[in-house]
Formats: sequence, C-alpha cells, structure tokens
Amino acid sequence: MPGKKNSRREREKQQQRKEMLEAAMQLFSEKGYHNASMQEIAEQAEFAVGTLYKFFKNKEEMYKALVTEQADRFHVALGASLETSKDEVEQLRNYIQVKGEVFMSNDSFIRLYFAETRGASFNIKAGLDSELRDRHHQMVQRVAAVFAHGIERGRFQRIAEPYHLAVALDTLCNAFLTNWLEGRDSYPESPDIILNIFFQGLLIPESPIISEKTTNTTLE
Amino acid sequence: MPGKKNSRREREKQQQRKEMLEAAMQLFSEKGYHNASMQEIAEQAEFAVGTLYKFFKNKEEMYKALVTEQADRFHVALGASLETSKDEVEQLRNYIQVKGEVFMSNDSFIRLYFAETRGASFNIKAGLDSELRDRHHQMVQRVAAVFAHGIERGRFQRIAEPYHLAVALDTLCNAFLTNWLEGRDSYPESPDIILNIFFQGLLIPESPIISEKTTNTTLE
DNA sequence: ACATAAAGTGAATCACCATTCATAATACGA
DNA sequence: TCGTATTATGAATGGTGATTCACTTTATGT
Repeated sequence: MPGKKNSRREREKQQQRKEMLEAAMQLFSEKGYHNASMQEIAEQAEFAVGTLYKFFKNKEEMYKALVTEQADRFHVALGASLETSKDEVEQLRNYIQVKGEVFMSNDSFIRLYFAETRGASFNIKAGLDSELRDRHHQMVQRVAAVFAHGIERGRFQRIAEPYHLAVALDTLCNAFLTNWLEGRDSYPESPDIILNIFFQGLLIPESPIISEKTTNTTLE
Repeated sequence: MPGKKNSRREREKQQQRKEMLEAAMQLFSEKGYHNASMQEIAEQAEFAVGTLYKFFKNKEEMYKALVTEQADRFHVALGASLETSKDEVEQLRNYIQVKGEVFMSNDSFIRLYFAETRGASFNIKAGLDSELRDRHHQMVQRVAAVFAHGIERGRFQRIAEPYHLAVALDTLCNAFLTNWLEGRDSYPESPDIILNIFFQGLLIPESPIISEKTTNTTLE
C-alpha cells in the first residue's frame, strides 16, 4: 500500500500533467488563448480531448494553471536574485541578470506573461491577470526597497521616489528583453547597459556636483 | 448634383461610421476582440448588425480600421511634439508631455494599443500588429535621432546608444502611464520625473566629472 | 486467468457568433 | 403623392469549438 503521494501512478500522473501543460504552453504562446483549441492541444500532447478534462476542469483552468505555475517559478527566481548580496548595486545587477536569463530560456512563456502583465489581457475573466499583476507589483516593491535602502545608506541620490525607480528599472529590463525577443537587437551581454542609464548620475560621485536643486531638469 | 464628397449623405455616413467605431472601441477595449460580439457592438451603436457590414467587410476589418486610425492620430501628435523646439531637452520634454496628454484623454484606446504593441497580440492574423509595431518603431527611431543630435552637439553624454536611450525613454513613459491607468499612482504632473531619471548624469555638467571610463558601473 | 476498478477515448452535443440576404423602411425626383 | 432607388434591418444559416459521457482499454488484486 504505497503512500498516496509518491506512488508510481502519482509520478506518472504528474508527468502527464506536465506534458499537457507543455503542449498547451506551446500552442497558447504561438496562437493565443482563443485560437488554440483543446483538440489541438490534445493532439500535440498525444492525449484524447477527454483526458485533458480529467486533469483540468476546463480550458480556462488549464490556462490559469499554466500561467500561474510558470509565473511562480519566475518570481521565485527574481526574489532570490535580490538576496545574493548586501550591496545594493550588486543586488540590482543580479536582478537584471537573472531576469535576462529567465527570459532567454523561457521565451514562449514570456509572451504569455507579457500578454497578461502588460498590454490589456482580455482572455480570462476570473482575475488571473489581476492576481499576476499583484504579484508582479510585489516584486516591484521589493526592488523599490532596495533603492530605498541605497538612498538611506547614502549610496544613491534620491533622483526620484524609490518606487518610481523600481518601476523604471523593471520596465527597462522588459523593454530590452522584448527587443531581444523580437530580434531587433541583441540583449545586452551585461546588465551594465541598463544600469548605466540609471547610475550615471544616480551613483553619488566623490565630489557632489551637478544640478543646482536636484529636481529641475535644466531647461531653456 | 452635389460633388460626391461633401454631400449631406456623405457627412452622415461619416458620422455613422464614427459612431460605430466608438461603440466598437468601447467594447473591444473593455472585453477584448474575441469577447465582443458584432451583435453587442451593433446594439451599443444603435444599428442593426447588418448595417455594420455595410461599412466594414467583417469584424477583423472593423477592428483594424479602429486601431490604425487611432494609432495614426497618436503618432502624428507624437511626431509633431518633436518639432516644437530646436533644443533637444525641450523636444524630449514635449514628447513626454504629449504622450501623457494623449493617453489621458484616450485611455480606452491605449488598452488596445498596448495589447497590439506590447504583450503578444494574437487577435488579428493579418499583420496589424506588425504594421503597428513598425510604426511605433519608427517613432522610437525619431526619438533616437534626437538623442543622437544631442550627443553630437555635446549636450548629452553618451551613456548608451541613442537607440537604446530612445527605447528606454519610450518605455518609461509607458510604464508610468500604465501605472496611472491602473490607478496605482498618479501620472507625474510634469515630465521632469521621467526626464530626471535620464538627465541626472545624462546632461553634461559644467565641469565634466564622474566616471573613469563611461562604461563600467562602479561595482565592488 | 478472471473480475473489478481506474483511466483513457473521441464521437455527439450544445452554445455561441460571424456573416448573409430577403424583406421593410426611407429618401428622392418627378 | 407616387414609383423607384437606396439603405437599414434582424432572423436564418453555417461553422467552430468547448465540454460531456457511454464505451473501451488498461491496471490491479486474488
């Protein structure tokens, strides 16, 4: 009487589930939610349609499972990237690095992630998007904390609210990564290109110079 | 025999068309392409379904007309914003300003625009998205030219490729605007918050100091 | 090897929508 | 006002695809 958990059957099931999700991932990311049919997914996964329904209540649940599970992995990795060092610059550098790596190796997921997280996602009613957005938002908050720390410690200049800086950093990564996904451009080998945009001016130079009042951008 | 163009009928037609597109805009941006039915759109516009088809070959064409026409207005406004001044800083400031204004007053369109331009858009096969992306890309190139100029003229430091700077600026605007759309945050009253992130360090200070070699972000 | 339970199958069902087109309403010139 | 042309209407059509479930196949225990 094998303990329910790791029976062979149980492992098999997990494997099947995984294969279904892989097929689904491929088709959803290629054709989008509405244009990928359960039939196709079943064929791709080499199961019968009915079998999909033994694992997932319906198409929507399947999609949700897919997206949230991947997003979890993604967020965990990002979260970890902020723990690696005590130095704020290093933390940010790592964040960018990891984000890049994850994107590189999961590009089909990324399409879905962006579809849900950025541009309006109309696919799913039941608040998948808002759940994802929230988690993403939490991630941004964590990055904001890093900036806040850096500012308190006198490592960074307060050129903007920490939260705004975090939004900015996050979105910059996405933009460059998107460019890379679209093949317009290669993703910066090093995180420094992105960091530079911030740090030229963000990092407090030995001798504090620059602007007269911090806020006003010298204009005519 | 009134010249075919501005006959009353002609004007009426245009008005009707406009009302159809308005209804469509509202529904598409609320529920997405696939979840908005022609029936609904017709009701919302107070026409019969059949009448929609007198104006648009089919749902897809209607959607395309909607998106491209709006996008045109949008791009024209943005383009103009870069012509206002000879000073690069002013040009960028204006770009941000105008982008903000357009977003503010067309938020339902923005959802669609992002859906097409950013996150993977699966809605429409016939290359609407790629057409839009191209135009958007051209816009980015124009901004890049501004940066390039500024750098040549010695107004900006070359902290990154002009193109990269343009991508960055554009995406920063989007991020802040998106935040505003989601109600997480109010859109910066002035463009300066965004500019600051760049210009602290981008603007060449009277006495050239900072970094030892431009490229390497001081790290441990 | 057999009986029973569990898992897998895919044709049939059912709902939903885009699109059409025969008909009705309306506009226009005489 | 009447006859014809133009335009609007919305019920009917046809296709698509999610979901179900009676049946078949496979696994398990004796």
